Amino acid sequence: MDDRPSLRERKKLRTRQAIATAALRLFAERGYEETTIADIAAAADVAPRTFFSYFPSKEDVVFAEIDDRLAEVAERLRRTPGETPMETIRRSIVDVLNAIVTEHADYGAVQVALVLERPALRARALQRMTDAQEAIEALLRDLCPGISEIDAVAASGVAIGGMQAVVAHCRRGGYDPLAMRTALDRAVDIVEHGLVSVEALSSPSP
Amino acid sequence: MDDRPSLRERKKLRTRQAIATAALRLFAERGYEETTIADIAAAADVAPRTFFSYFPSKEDVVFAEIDDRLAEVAERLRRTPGETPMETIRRSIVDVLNAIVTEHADYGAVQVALVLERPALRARALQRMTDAQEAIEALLRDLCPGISEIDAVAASGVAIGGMQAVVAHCRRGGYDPLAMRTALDRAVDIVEHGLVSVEALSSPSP
DNA sequence: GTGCAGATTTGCAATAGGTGCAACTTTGCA
DNA sequence: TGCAAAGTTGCACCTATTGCAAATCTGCAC
Repeated sequence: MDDRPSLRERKKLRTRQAIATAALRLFAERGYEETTIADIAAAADVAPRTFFSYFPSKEDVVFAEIDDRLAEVAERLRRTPGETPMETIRRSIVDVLNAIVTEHADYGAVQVALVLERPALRARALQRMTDAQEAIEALLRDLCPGISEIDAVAASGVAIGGMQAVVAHCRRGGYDPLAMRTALDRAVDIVEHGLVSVEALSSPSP
Repeated sequence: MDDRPSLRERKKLRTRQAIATAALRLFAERGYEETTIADIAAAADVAPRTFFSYFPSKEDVVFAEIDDRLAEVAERLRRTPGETPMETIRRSIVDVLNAIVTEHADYGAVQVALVLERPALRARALQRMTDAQEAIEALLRDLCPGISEIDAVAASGVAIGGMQAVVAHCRRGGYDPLAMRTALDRAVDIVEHGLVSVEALSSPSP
């Protein structure tokens, strides 16, 4: 008796969806700063004031979809089989990146990509990333009760850093599936075995 | 004949300093969002409009000092002796963190620390961090002409991730010099040798 | 020194994000 | 059906940020 949202809930969800969809569409059509809250509200057929009872700020609406998907990933991670923490981390990285890829497939790379160019949104995206980092750290502490704080924090930091790198790389490369896969594998490798595994870093020096 | 700023330059610098100092002081006294541009301008004895000809936004003024110091670090890094890229990376991490520590010593941990709690500022700080990441990546490509894009991007990502982790850790721990040093060493180690060097991650699994 | 050209500062008006509040409407439930 | 809780809306306001043009100041030449 938990899986049947009341009329109220459903309606609320629908409104939220309407706002998010309208916003994303307008952002894609005219651009982020060129779209006002008033525009979004009008397109979603609600009062401008109502926008703020669904999203705390204009920026947040952009991440509505992604957040939903990340929540799923987190859920999946919570139910860890009998794997080692290292495997869990690796899986989480792959999962998150797949979530991002799926996101792109759904909404079209253009929208999200363009949006990520806006400084304000970029900043927000990064904010989300540290939030994710803290989540990973918590997960880690949970999986390895004896781990030291610095180890937990550094491990999650390195993992997130690697992920971010892959995303950045893919953004530049146009999200080619094969290239993304390759980049992902390589990055996970570096995260696992450290910079020493990058030969280029140890030999030449102009 | 490059080290003698004209009257104009000096005055400009003084005004910039006045604005920055006034802003930081007010932020520390009443808090970030409790301080308006008008307040800052009044305290620095300039017109509100003038604020924006020195800093593009309210957020930027917070990072004025830190940016100056990071610029110094970058300058130092450019003149690389005959070390391997790996050593350069390690050195850059240590340098940047030392810059942050110095910053704290100068302006008082309270100000910067409190300021970093504000979501808007946190986001901006992260933005700076990716900017730094791109700088590191460029440096890397410069030092290792043959390095693949993904390697360069992943290596810089991992390095920045580690740094961020240390900063986060120190923030929580109150910036104890000894603890910071320990954390730093450990983090650099993880960055260099990867997560596999964290034993806790490979053994137990609840 | 005097004066001009270019750089700075400033006031004014306007746009837009975001918040508090109180009135109005809809929904859940007895 | 009828009330209380939840959701929606209009309104007034605060503040950041920007464009514009007038008012000042500084560097440099004569």
